[in-house]
Amino acid sequence: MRNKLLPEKTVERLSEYRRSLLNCLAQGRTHIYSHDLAGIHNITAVQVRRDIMFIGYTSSQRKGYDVNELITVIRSIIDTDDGLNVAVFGLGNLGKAVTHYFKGKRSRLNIVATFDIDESKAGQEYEGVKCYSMNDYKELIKSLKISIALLTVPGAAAVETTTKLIDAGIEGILNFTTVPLIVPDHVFLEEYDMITSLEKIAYYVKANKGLKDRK
Amino acid sequence: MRNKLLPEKTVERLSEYRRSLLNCLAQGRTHIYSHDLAGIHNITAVQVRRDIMFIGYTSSQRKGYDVNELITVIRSIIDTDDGLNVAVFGLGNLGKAVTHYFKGKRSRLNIVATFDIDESKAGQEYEGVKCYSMNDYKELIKSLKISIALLTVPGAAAVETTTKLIDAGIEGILNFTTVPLIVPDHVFLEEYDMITSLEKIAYYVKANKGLKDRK
DNA sequence: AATTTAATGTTATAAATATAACAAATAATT
DNA sequence: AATTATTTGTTATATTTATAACATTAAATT
Repeated sequence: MRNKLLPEKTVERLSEYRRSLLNCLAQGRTHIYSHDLAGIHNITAVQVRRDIMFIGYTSSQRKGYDVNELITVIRSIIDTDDGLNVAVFGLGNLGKAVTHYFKGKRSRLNIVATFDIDESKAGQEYEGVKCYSMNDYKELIKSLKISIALLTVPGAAAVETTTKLIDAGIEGILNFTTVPLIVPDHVFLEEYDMITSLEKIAYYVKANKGLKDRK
Repeated sequence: MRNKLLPEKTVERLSEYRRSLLNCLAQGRTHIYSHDLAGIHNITAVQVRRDIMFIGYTSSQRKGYDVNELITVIRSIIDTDDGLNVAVFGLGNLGKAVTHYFKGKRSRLNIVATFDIDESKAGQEYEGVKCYSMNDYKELIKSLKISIALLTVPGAAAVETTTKLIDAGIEGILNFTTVPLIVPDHVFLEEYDMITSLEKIAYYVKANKGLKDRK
């Protein structure tokens, strides 16, 4: 088949569009213009149209996009038929927040387990998700078909945990730790680094303070 | 003065480099090569050198970069002399996790307050940071000189809260909600969207499953 | 039915970012 | 001291991403 991959930024925006579209749907809206979608996301209408061009969807021109149809197309791009299974590694403060956060959202991404080295947490449930001992990671990743890991362990454990996960066949990692990770090519790694995000804001806020210029 | 702003991606990496450099320092390392730093961050040595070129630092060539000096230069770029004050808006699960997370790190970014609409939380402390009623946001943002907001309120309150914050003079917002925000030009907004990050991973994991290609 | 209008779809261009190529510099070696 | 090896600093090129320009389409209007 050799489907050409979409640009990374387009994939990100599609995920964002879908959420807005679901909102529109909930409000009973059946059609939406590119400039409306653009307004919601603070980008240009051209950007929206270009993204939608990439996924090959065409509207019944002039009435805007059919909300329902567009959602369906985006779903076919991002989601798998049976969903992907996700697990949280490290059920500390952050791990709990992340678990809580996800349980609230409807999504094709199912949190099926949490893991912690603290044996006393094993067997307990949090937000309706069972917590397992980190010792059993290997069998459970296989048997529960976990393909994506949310890494919320303490920084000191990040590298070691990652090695284990990759060894067990994990295919994607969302790294919440501030430790830079090295992963093989077939594993998709996404950094989710609060400190960097904040320091970036700090840089531009500082710049703004100094010279009263625009970003 | 009209200092040219650095590329956004460079600012991000500088923040990351600094953390690695602080680690090196802690290990007693005095110099580091571009390719070492690159290895740690899984990027190319050229990228590192180019970033460092942007900030105008030059090493005593051939010995690599002086760790201490480089840290100092990065600090002068990102940090302000007296630091920037940060506050968490919405002390729910996520707000607590974020607060906890930051208190652990040494940084020029000081969490000086948390806010919540729940009056019963007001007056309490969490992680040594005082929680205030959201009613008092206006005076406190001024008196505590809060310039950056970490937005961890529920999605439904995101837009309204943002309006208030901007009105009160906030200069930077790190948006943890999944609600897209519109802010004026002089406010620096950074999206921190877990759902999008995860769905992006899902897309590439799915693509990898289908055709056994490389990303 | 012809015209106007306001939207999309697409090709062309610009800007931002990353990579490559290579000269300059300096420590180590002969 | 000359040579070699290795690393930086910088200019040139490629890739990715965003924007602009404009032809095309279909609803609305005359």
